[in-house]
Amino acid sequence: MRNIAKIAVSAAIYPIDRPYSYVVPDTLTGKVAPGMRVTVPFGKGNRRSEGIVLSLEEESERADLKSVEGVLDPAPVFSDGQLKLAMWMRDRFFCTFYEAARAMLPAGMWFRDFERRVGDKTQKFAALAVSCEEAAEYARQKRMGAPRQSAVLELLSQVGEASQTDIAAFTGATAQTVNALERQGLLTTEIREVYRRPLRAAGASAPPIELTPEQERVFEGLCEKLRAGRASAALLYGVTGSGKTSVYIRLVEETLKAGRTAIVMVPEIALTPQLMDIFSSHFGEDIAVLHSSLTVGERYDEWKRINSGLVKVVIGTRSAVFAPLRDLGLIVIDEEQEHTYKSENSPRYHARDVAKYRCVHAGALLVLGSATPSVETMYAAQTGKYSLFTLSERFNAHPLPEVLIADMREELKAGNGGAVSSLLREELRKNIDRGEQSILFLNRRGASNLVMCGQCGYTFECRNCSVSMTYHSVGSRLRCHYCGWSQPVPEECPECGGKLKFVGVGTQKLEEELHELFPGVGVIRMDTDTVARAGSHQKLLAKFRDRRVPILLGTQMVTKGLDFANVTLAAVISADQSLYAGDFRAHERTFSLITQVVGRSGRGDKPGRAILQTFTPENYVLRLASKQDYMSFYEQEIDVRRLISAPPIRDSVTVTVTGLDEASVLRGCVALSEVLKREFGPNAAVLGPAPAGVTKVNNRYRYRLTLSLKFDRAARDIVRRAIRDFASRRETRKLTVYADLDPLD
DNA sequence: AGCACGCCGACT
DNA sequence: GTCGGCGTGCTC
Repeated sequence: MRNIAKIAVSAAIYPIDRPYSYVVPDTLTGKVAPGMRVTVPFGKGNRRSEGIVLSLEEESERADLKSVEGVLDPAPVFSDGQLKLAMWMRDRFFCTFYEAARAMLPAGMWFRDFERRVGDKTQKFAALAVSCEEAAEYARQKRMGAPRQSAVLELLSQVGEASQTDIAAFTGATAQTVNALERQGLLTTEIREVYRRPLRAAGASAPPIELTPEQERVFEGLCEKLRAGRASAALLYGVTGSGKTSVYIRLVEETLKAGRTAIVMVPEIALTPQLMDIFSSHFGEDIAVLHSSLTVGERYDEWKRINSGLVKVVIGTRSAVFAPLRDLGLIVIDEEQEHTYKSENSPRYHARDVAKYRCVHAGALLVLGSATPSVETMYAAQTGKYSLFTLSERFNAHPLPEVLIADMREELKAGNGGAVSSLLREELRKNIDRGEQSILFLNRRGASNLVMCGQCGYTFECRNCSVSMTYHSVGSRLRCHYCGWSQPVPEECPECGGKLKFVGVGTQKLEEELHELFPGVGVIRMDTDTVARAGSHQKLLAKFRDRRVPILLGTQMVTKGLDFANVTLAAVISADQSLYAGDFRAHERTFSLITQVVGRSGRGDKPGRAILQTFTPENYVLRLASKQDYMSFYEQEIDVRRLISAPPIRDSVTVTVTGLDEASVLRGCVALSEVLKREFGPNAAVLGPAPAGVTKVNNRYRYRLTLSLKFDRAARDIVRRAIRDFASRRETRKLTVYADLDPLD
């Protein structure tokens, strides 16, 4: 009699997460199997909680077991492999089993079953007007008094936005509930056109891919790994325009020929529509897409198509790494250095790690592609852990744009305090006169500011951590976000006595400056504000292309995938802002960013040029980026990592403590750091407490410790134990704590 | 987290 | 006398 079920319970928070045993009652015998979701009573009040059956067993040591209440699935929704993966994620990413499992299924699976109506041509969409965290908070508050509103908020906090139809289908809430939430200012609605299948039907099948000799050589090398049928990983390092996509497509074709399946991952699908088109024209109905701008229903449908075995190729963003494909033979991660592959809330996984795990267990090939690989990936390639394949020839043999550096110190000396240097002004003027177009990139990211000498370009570096210090207006101090060391902002530059400058211009201010410099010249601004107003960034881009508007200025969104033949000038308005962002990954992020911006220019027949504006032109990152010399950059950067024991030399784990009262958060953090220091001894460096990037969120203060260590089983257990003890001790129980392996910020 | 048990102050 | 405050401990 196998009538004991080991179950992962949703109500079990991290400190008490473990498999719980329940009796399977006679009425449910044969209806319960591992991988199914069930309901169980949990806790003193026996409140109903959802659970996932991990295994069935003969007996239990305990006599006082409760019983499984109900079964939610007619068949398992998790395979054996997926349950094991969730277990592995739980250990590695400090989340509960349930959180890990939940990340693997489309959001729609977690709401009540439904009959889907055929979608209307237009639909009402509701989107959150508050942050996901706030929405989740309101959902908790309303659980008793207004369960419908609570369910809607919970759904939206997971998916961001959903159509009225989907909301009704998944939560049972009607338009009145949505209207009520809108009146409370918690969400906004709009009427929009919808399409039912996320991918347009493929036209005539695409012509076969022709590879250049260099691409052919790389393809053959990767193919050999693929055919071996053993787990392996490779870095495909290819300069912008070297045709990595062609190699991916050929690899996927080979994988399908061998009767296996493939996942192709991209950082952000909305920004890479061309890639989607290419893949759908090659693989037609065999393909499914998974990404965040699908509706809940679409995502659920695509997931079902994959799970039923109809689909052989999945293309998508971070969560696509969980696609339930069988006989997996290949995972491609394009632009592998992008931060979107790391989840910022629990489970805090990196898609690259999960992909590695899946490839190892499926005997599949992992291909990481990039023009500017992350330092850890290149390190793995250099040390022989990954095999390295290089594409160094540009496909259409166009030379890379010439990169010019504008020294903003000189501008300041010459009396130009604006955001546009005289060099950029001249080049923009030339482009406007010739009818060619320009793209300007401005990184507005970061509430914290950068303080820098306007005369010599001096920046403040932490004396302990060799990262830039960031300015905090509270008390007017500079602070290190790793070790917490802080100092007041001096009156003048400690190097040359010059006047200090607070660097930071927004897109809006730059737009005004451009209008003043070039009256009557069209400028399109593309940031979250204007994209929201226009409905989509594709509309703004279409306007830029079709009407030949001279200047496009924007944030991150203008850096990726844009391919306009008439653009011959690209500029980074403030290269310093990301360069001195105050974390050890700032250099590689900046290098990659510059490479992408430079790559927007000169894609047609006319030669392109690019301009970097900076107060520190002698900085090695900028110098090497302007020469597009990635390998030299990598060599320098790995030395820095060695010096400060940062990844990939050592692993890094942050432990963050949050709470309503700043003093007790800080006190708790200090106590935790003492425990960790004692437990680790010489095996880890424990830095902090330091304020987290954004110190206060939702009235909660956040401080964090940064550990530099080797992340093995012992280290993991120490951290887990420390968190559990912390959560159960009475003086710290009002605080919350979580850990993050290799965080990206 | 969320619920019950438990031991001290102001009410029908 | 009891209702209920929130400190403490546990969750199959």
